[in-house]
Amino acid sequence: MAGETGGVNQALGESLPIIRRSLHDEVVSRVRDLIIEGVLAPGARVHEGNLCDKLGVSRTPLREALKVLASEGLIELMPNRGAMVRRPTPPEVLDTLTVLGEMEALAAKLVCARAGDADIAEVRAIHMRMLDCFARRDRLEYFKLNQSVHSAIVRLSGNRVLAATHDTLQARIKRVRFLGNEREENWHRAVAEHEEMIAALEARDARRLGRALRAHMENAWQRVRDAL
Amino acid sequence: MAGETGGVNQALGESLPIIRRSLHDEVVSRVRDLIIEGVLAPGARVHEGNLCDKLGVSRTPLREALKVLASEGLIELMPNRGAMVRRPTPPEVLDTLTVLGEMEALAAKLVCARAGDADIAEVRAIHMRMLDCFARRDRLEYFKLNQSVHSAIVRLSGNRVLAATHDTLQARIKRVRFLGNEREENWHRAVAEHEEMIAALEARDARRLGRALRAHMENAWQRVRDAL
DNA sequence: TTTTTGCATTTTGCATTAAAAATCATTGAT
DNA sequence: ATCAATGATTTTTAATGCAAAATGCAAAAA
Repeated sequence: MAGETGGVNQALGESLPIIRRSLHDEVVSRVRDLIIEGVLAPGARVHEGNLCDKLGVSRTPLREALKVLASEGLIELMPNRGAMVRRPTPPEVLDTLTVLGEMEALAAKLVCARAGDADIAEVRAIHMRMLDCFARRDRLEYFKLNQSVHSAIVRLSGNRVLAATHDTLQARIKRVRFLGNEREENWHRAVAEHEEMIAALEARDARRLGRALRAHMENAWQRVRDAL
Repeated sequence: MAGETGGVNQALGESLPIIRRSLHDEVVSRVRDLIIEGVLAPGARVHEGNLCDKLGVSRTPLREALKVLASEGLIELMPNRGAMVRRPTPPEVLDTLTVLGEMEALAAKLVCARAGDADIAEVRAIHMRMLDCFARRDRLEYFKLNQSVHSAIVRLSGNRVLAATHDTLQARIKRVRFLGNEREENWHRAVAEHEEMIAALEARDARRLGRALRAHMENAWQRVRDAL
């Protein structure tokens, strides 16, 4: 039986373990996106009944999803009083940025040691697309590509735990950071910092890249702090 | 009614916001402990019905708890096929140790800058108790205090995000690390490394402490790798 | 004897429902 | 008029029930 399945899979090109996501898993993704996109704003109360209707699922899978999102730090659960979209406090944002900066600095060390030319070219490509959005003043798309650059660097480190932890932390303050880039001068500086990052990456200079990433995070804090 | 409660709380010494943890929250803690203590061994299948009986709760809160534990990385959920206690792969253990080392190194920087004498004395106290357990060859208690030292250092950094993330990551490989300390010579070396850590901490030498912590993690990998 | 196919049992996934808790509004007392 | 208390409504929590899927076993065919 296992043999037959293997044969079929090979015939189909090795993919397809037949992806069957469970409902609660689907709901986690959907609600997470709603929060990150800002449809569910920070501080907003999350009403079980409403969301269930909106998503077309019953309350059990939704409740399971809310528990997971709470453990990711995106939602705050108040026992017997429902759920709220978490609004990170300023100290928490600072703490998160500090940790993110350190993780990316670690990633820098690993990437410079092991990434191939193709990998680095890939990051550069994202960067170029980002510059394009900057030129067109497409803030939303710019922002998404910006986050992609950071995620890509961390992913190329080859350390999956690092990548997963980084992305979870990044998601928590995504919303706040988006708001932080509103001022034109801030935006300008952020782009310049990214230029430096890419240059350091292409030079495979781990120390320089680490410095750039840490600095980028510190500056992100400056940009974000008055948006709080 | 609220007034009366407040009065009682004050009379009892300011604690007790009337701790009413929801059931699923309680279940998360209990099951997490069962995994970390090794009662639920890595690779073991987690049967909903059995656990429900054992814990005396119905399936709904248990299922919610399993989702949370899965997002913490302690449990693996196989859709329609139940849950398993996650057995970290060797690369995952290495990756986790790498990240933990870096986080503790970051903590070192922060701690040396801001911790008071009392704080450091507290860590030293845990360390001394740990040495005592080492002398008595009380492996379990030694191990718990060992983890406490690391958690304390990270907590004293004052960065709550760092502390929380660190502890979650630490929990994932707690079991494996416990097994790694079985060989007497390994145990000996680990104790020596802790001595160095404490010395560096008391000297408030952040670089030295960072080096010690990273080295400690690398050595932990050596100790653990053949236990896999 | 080995493999395969169909059936029975077990187990999970989700919805519904019942119970507990909180919020809100109204009423009565000071 | 204000505040507290009580009851009604809403909302969350947790248990139960039902349907779908997987596992294991046995019987039949190669």
